[in-house]
Amino acid sequence: MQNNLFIYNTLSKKKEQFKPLHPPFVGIYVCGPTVYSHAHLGHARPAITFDLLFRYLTHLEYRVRYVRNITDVGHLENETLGEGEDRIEKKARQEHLEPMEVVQKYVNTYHRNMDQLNTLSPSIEPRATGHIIEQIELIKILIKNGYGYESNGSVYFDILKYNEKYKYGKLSGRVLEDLISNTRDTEGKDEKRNPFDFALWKKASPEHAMRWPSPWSDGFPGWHLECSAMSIKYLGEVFDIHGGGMDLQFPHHECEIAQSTAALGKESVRYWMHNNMITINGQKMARSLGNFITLDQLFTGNHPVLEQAYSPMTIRFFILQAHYRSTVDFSNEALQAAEKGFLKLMKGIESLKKIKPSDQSTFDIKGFREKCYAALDDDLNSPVLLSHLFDGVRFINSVLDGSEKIDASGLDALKDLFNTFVFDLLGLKDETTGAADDKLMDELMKIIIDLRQEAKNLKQFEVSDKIRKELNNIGITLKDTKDGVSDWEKNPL
RNA sequence: GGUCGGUUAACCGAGUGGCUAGGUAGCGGUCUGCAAAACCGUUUACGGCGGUUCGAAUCCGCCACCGACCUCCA
Repeated sequence: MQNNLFIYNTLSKKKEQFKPLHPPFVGIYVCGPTVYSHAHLGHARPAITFDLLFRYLTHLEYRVRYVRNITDVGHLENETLGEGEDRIEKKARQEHLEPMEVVQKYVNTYHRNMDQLNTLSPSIEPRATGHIIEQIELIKILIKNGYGYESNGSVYFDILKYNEKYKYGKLSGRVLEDLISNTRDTEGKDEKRNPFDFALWKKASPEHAMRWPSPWSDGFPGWHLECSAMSIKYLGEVFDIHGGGMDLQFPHHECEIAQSTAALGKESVRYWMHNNMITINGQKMARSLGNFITLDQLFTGNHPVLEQAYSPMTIRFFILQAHYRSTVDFSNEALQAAEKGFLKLMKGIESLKKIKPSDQSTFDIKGFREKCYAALDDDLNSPVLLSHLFDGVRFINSVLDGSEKIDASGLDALKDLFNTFVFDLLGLKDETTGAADDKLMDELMKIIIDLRQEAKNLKQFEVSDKIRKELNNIGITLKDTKDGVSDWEKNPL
């Protein structure tokens, strides 16, 4: 169980070699969605980033437990101020649904979209509402340790107390004194001792539907608490990797660190990984800017900023073509380029089947393998991996052109490498409908191609060109080859 | 205002102190009856100004701009 994987740890701001705490086991916790509306483009990024990590660690023969939560309670509209309505409760009220109906509806679409993007299911997908007891127990510990205090039926985390012994803000580079001095309104307008204290438990107002009994009040848990409680439950007090979007660094992950550290007396997470954000035409994606795109809209093209539909694999390829710690900008131009590049990659792999091995090889298969692994080992550098794979595609095409050669064992190895890296690790898949598997279609095309060949032999090019043009109109491309035998393929949608 | 990250050729997007990233688009060529595909070649790349260095797009400083989160204001 050896690895050469380096990952960028947000905590140290450096690439560090990944050494699991208890090999061969690896524990990963990733912040999942709050299920109060459709999954959007922003959800695709962490899902694909950590899917790649999950696939790679599994490929390295680790036994990976990948936990990704579903937030179905406690995420308020204005989390920092601890004000505003619970997002799910609000949606339920607007749509006249039970909160759990809202949750079910959007969990379902989230799962469907994640399947479309070909992300593997996490090992465990725990929900906050399923772990109320664990959260209450964690609050009790925090109160006992002196870091939680009750106020009018709610319980808050005492940031100042925590900061005396530990350092609040180390993940996001914030200094508590600065945060406080930047806040002018510290008057006792609410139940907190300090405006940066965050809720562990909120007392529910009489009309609030989502409520559970607790020693302090009928209420509901604070947003940050679920991740601490569930990661401890399923991955242990100390675990390997915690992932999520960069936007969650502050305050969410900072609060998680504070809770877990205060409860356990030690650091819980060894490697923090954060994926960067997505922009659309250079702007951040926001409902107010009118460029908020759900995954369903993207896959159907049903949105004003979209010139066409983009397939799930086009999106996956596009996201993988950028490094996960860079922002990635969505535009029609960029997506169309990605679509073509992705098809080129798929066609190249398909072409592998046509290669006839020679008795010699002009390809350095060992060097190729090493470069591919080195790319992933370098903080999951998928764009560099893809650039190597495209070099491989050019080689494949050159073999078919006769300018390069590969022997039988090299060919097997090359096929194996493409399978491993493209399908198993990058998680891409061929989306073209299986034209070659359709017997009847094959027979029909053979007849048409034969007839066209006869026309060509008689130099009746108007006829042969017409056949080719008409076929192209219904989505079939004919390709004439040197030896006179025409090939055909279905056009991608 | 605070913290962090970024500014690379037509577009997207990697990267290293000196060696062609890659994809898409354009241009020229090979092949072809013509196409398509493929292959080969190609287009003022590294925000600005200083500094370190034999040598910097890559390190340091300053400036400009962009983004994220937070704050403020609405």
